[in-house]
Amino acid sequence: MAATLTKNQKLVLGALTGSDAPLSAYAILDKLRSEGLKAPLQVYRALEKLTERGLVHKVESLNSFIACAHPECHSANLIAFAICDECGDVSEFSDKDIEENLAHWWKTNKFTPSSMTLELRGTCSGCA
Amino acid sequence: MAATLTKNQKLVLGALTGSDAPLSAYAILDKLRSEGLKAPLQVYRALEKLTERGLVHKVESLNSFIACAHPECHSANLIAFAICDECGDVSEFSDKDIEENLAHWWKTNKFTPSSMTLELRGTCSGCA
DNA sequence: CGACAAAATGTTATAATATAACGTAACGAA
DNA sequence: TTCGTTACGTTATATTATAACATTTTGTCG
Repeated sequence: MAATLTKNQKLVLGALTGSDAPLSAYAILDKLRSEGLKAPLQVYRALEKLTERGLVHKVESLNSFIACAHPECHSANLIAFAICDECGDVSEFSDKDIEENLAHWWKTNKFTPSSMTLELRGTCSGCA
Repeated sequence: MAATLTKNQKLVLGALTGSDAPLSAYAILDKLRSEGLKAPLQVYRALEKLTERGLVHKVESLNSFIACAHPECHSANLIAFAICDECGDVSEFSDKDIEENLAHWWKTNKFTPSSMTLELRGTCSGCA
């Protein structure tokens, strides 16, 4: 049940953890060719499992992937990203108020969310 | 200045307006082959301009595009989508409280957003 | 009007992202 | 052990998006 990670999953997670910026699946593959990975599917399959477990998030607006910044704490329902288009930095955050606002919306609209994505594109403080 | 739409822009916007579900760029292209469009770039270029003007939104998690549901009212900073994975229905909404909470976040974190994306994937009331 | 700058277009080629389909191997539970 | 499930490997292909370059249209301003 604790479900230890498989070899490919460990490799992919390691590649993401070792990167400060999000990586595309193909960038991950390139990093892992030396470890024996050869095909995109090996990466995509690992990403799928890692994402299910909340260890990795997909950054939709970049078509790339990032290790969860808070793997110990899976309490947040909504993971948000602020993406700096200048330096490429991505900071992950969550906000209880926004979660509540959103919960209010989907309750009144009888929508049952399975996943939620919130992404800000812009300029970070360091690049302003 | 009023910047009337060009022929291709009108065609692409028309294709999106005439669809209840979001369309991929290639789906738009297929709809418009009879109008003389032949290449993806013709569609992507029109989409770019339409998106800049807020007449069209990209649904990042679907890699597809949808006509703005409130073209008359561009007051909302944050356009949100609730996407039903069963029936494909996409409803656009905006929420002042979420906008305010988000504004609070990026002000305190000195982040300057140029665009924001909020997407819920799940099951709509009709499909529950 | 005429000339130039800017924007939009047309076209071909190619890059980048993602999945289908098939067979094999590893693993856990009955 | 046997069977069902999950992961793996591999090849091929589908889908999404842009590069590069030539041409045409459009708007502005002298």
